[in-house]
Amino acid sequence: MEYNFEEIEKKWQQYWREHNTYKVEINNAKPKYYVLDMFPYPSGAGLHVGHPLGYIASDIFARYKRLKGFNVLHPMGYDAYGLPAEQYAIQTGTHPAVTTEKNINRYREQMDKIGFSYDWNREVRTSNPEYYKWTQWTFIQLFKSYYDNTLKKAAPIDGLVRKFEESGTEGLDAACGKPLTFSASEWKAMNEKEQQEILMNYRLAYLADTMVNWCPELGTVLANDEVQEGLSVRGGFPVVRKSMRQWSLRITAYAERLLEGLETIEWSDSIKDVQRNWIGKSMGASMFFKIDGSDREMEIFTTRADTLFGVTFMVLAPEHEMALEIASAEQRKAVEEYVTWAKNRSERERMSEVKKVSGVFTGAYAVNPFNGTKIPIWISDYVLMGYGTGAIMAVPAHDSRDFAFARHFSLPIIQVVAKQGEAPSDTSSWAESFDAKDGVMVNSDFLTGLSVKEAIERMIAEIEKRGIGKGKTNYRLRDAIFSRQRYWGEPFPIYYKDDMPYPLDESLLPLKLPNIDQYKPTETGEPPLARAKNWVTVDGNPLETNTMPGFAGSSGYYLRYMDPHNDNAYFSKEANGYWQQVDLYIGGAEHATGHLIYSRFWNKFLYDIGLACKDEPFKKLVNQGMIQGRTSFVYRSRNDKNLFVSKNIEGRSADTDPIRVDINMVHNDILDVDEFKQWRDDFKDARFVFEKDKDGNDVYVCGWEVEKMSKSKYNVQNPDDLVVKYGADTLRLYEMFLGPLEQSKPWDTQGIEGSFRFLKKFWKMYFDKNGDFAVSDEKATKEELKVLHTLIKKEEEDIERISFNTVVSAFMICVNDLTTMRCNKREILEPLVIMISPYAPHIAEELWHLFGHEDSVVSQQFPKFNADFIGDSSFVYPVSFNGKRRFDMELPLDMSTADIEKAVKEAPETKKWVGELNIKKIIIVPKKIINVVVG
RNA sequence: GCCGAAGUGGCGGAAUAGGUAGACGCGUCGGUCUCAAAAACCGAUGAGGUAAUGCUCGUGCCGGUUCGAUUCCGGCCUUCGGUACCA
Repeated sequence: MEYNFEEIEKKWQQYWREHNTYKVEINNAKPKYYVLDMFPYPSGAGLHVGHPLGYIASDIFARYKRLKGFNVLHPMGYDAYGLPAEQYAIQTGTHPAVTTEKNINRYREQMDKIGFSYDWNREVRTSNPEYYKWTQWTFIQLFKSYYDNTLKKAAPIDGLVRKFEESGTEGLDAACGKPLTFSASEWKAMNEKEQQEILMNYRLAYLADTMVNWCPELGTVLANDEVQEGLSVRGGFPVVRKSMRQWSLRITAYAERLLEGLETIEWSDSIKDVQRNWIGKSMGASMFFKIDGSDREMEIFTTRADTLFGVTFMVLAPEHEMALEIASAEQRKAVEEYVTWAKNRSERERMSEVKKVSGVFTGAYAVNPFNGTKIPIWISDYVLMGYGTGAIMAVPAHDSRDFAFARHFSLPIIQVVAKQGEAPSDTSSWAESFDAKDGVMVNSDFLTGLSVKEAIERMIAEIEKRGIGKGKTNYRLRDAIFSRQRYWGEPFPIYYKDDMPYPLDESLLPLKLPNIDQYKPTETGEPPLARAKNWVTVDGNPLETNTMPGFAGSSGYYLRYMDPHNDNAYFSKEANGYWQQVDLYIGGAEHATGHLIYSRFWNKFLYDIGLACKDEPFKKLVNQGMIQGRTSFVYRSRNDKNLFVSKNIEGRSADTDPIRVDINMVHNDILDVDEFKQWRDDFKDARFVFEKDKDGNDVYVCGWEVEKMSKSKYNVQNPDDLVVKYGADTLRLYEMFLGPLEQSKPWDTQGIEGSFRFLKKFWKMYFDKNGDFAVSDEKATKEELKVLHTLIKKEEEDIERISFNTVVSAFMICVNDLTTMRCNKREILEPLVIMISPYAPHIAEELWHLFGHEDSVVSQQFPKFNADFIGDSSFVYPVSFNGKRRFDMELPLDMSTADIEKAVKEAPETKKWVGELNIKKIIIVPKKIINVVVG
């Protein structure tokens, strides 16, 4: 019987569907394992071969864990809210739900063909009301909570209200927008609106005027991780900074815990580093400088308190509230002009001109509290309002940005740190500042002679002693802006009364997304939801017209899978107690500063309010690499637009330009010239300069390059085509065989033949010459058992460390060996079916049933490894002399070191090679090598 | 600039704890079968040298540790990814 993958795969996919083979329930008798893929946004383009890579890996792992006796939760769903469907809606009027539904169906169809073992009963879609009910519910909980820095966790805002009533802000340490101080009686004297405004300063979901990334083209604000190099990640449109009243999540309250949590999870060092940098913890001091001739003070933040005697000027950010206030009369106009100019620059302009120094003197001076020096205060946009206090003390000798500024405006530069063992030098001859934190203090009064590290500590202590500041930790992490001026997202469960936001009663959830007739913002610039009719509560209070961002729905979806149909709770205590957290999470590294941080925050909050039983959502994370395209090129003559020169023609590169061609017209780097001529109109008169292949035929050879897989580069490989041609099992095997999961690698369709051949060979082992299923019940030989158990060991070890490519190799070796031995014994071939089932589930299921079994291979046990079968009684050691000359020596494995030494000394080869030289020592590495050192 | 990852045949890659570098696959070359082709199977395949070999060189470059280094250490180079006036 031929290996008819088409028939086999159809048959078993249907069987699995009909038998609900992958449905999973809580089973306290079994240990659980939770394997999760990052759910996809269903785009219109469908899947290319890069997308299923991670899904195949997680599927293999899930299937393997099932065979190992685990109760495996392996769900899938869709991140269904997103910009492309909305933009399509604006252009065509098609409701985003319709587009999304269509795309989801296409995704599902493609995924089903690959034979995944998802429990589709647990599917979630972020745009379903049954799902987003809980997104909205979580938002309300965030709104009703604040972060208690003393307890280091979230707490109910009601408790804060009681605290204010009793003692005001006295002794309060809570995360907030800006520090406030008031007494209990002051609190009680406030009206409702004033109190609400105060509380807003503490809520974990809060409304505030914030500088946001505004994208005029998209008509919406964007979070920091949705902006790259001043352009929107989606669409690539310019982004400007703008102050707007927006919802934010106080993720900064969790900065320290997000940092600490990284120590407890099994993620790669590189992704942990990305998150550490994004959180950007820096320890230093905040301190106040008096302003000369005024009773005002300016607060600055510095990590280099040690350099205080090297301060020669101060800088305020242009947006700093003091910027205009302190300007002297004669400088006032210049300051105003500068501030206006700085405000109107787009984010991109600002970035592209990073190296250009600009700024203006305010005319005011600050006083150095340690030596009384008057220090000019400047304004410059190299100081950012969003970090620290928006004001700095500038030490040009030891900070490269301050240095550039000082040089540009001819400000003095004072050295206060010198390299170990070097005398201070004349700063006017310096080409750059000395930023390093290793050195000795000079010119610094009581700090002189100390190391930088010591000086920082000493200075902070001194600052605190004098009451002019204190040690402080700053984080680069910003609060997450949570509103979007879009239609296709979760509505906020918020209404307004007296202009203040209030949460809807939880019984009113979900607050469903209303239908509207147009999807673009209103003429007055309000969000699309402002077009909705009756977008008010029953009392007529207006509802929030913003919607939530993409990351809202994806921040807690992994929890919902545990109990997806629960209408009374996000998930039950029982379900969460059983499934706990994701054991293995597979997905792209591009979410490092977005989804993977928001989810951790979301989860920590749910943990704080007693809902989630684990503090971290994803125990182990694996980032699959990108599959890049292998683009093919033809070379067009510059002089003759219709002439194409084959790659290896001499002198070709001098006067041709490479042009991308569709990889489907290129086989083995040989161009199908007829297809090429028909491909595009401007190529229909193409002529070619061919080269000769080995048989002397004229061929056109294409060049190639590795690039990102994309439609516009004509290098997209569609998985469906491969499934049709080779079957899903071959595709699965080949995607894994391509290389290490975490590594980016180019797609090469040619190599898939190897995996296909392997499966055909594998299949053949089970059939005789006549094509009948034929396995013998004869006892397996020692050799055959050795081959089998070597594979069991390899597969177990390598799967656990997510090294699937080497397992596939091991399968190939195993099948080659068994084929050579003409092994057709049940004792070997039956376990093999179980072992290959995670990788090639269809063929495994077919063979399993041919063995006469009624049940699915899915419910089997992974074969037990037995070391006795591979443990030889002897081992062949290479014996080398000074690492050079060598001979092989077969010795029993249980031989003692002393006996091995003796045997080596007495070997005739040793006598021959060593001659009259002395043996200095003999190094024995068990099962590896014996090294004889002579001299 | 800073942080991270990686550099091994014609190509993808292997070497899991410092121990015979190049497993496995693709491609290429040669062969078997066939009227022929496909499929399948067998053999060769890092470079150089040799009648032949357990010979010489060889894991980005330079140096170090070691009997022995793709692996560890120091210094460079290149590529990719992240991030960027973060004080």
